[in-house]
Amino acid sequence: MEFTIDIDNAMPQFEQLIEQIKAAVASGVLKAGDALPSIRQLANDLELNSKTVAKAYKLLERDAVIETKGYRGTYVHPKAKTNCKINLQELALRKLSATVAELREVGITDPEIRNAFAGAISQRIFQ
Amino acid sequence: MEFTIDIDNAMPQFEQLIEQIKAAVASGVLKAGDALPSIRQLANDLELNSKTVAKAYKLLERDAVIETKGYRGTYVHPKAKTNCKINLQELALRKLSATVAELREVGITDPEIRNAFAGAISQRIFQ
DNA sequence: ACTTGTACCATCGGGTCATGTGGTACATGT
DNA sequence: ACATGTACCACATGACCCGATGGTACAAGT
Repeated sequence: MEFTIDIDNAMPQFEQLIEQIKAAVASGVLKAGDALPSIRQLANDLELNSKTVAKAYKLLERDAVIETKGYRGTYVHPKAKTNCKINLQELALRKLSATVAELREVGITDPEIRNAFAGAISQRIFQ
Repeated sequence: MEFTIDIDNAMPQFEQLIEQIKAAVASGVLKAGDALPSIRQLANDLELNSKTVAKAYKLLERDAVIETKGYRGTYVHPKAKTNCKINLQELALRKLSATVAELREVGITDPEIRNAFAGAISQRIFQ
């Protein structure tokens, strides 16, 4: 596994890492069950802060591309090959674009939409 | 008509004005067809910038609470009494809250939702 | 001439947020 | 002891946007 982070790239570092790991899974370089380097190890190799790598790992686990087994390390998820192509970001973009278009249709201005969005996302879940 | 703007109020000035005019319509102080002061006049009386008053008027017209007749001045909309109770902001909040809740349900993080929203609202309409 | 609403241009201050950095600490295991 | 992932705390930086201000200009009508 050879990952490279470009400091001058506009894309955030944790995102560059996510993309490269997903690409490695998609191309078959990483296969289901393969072990990944530990957070601190990878952070050291790439000269990144460990929090940055941890962030990438956490998002990759949410996408079911990798599996963290606590003290036993991190491994490629069994269904990684299919899951690495699912793009939740794009789903969010589609859903939100639809809602925004709907609101603009009624004549609501962009600042008002932004204001309402700020209110919507600041609402916390309590059950 | 006696409007007052509180500089120390957290609510934006143009919003304070909107609320007061809507309240005046709701309580019957302002009735359909009544003439409103001109933008520059009202700005002078309340010691506001004319752009601020213009902003309030523009939004009130979109909500069909007032009617601008160009050089002939601005008047209370015929159906103002019913329209002044419609709250587009609340509609936007409901719709967006629903979408946000839906996305959070899938595990999408708030920063990702914000990012997607920024992309959604930056898409312009072209037809 | 004067007023009406409206449309551009621009600037400034303040607020919120994402990213990345850093430190400390924990339970779970080897 | 040592490593694992994870959870807090905090700070600095830059970006983006809102609100409000100011100026200029226009067409339409009195």
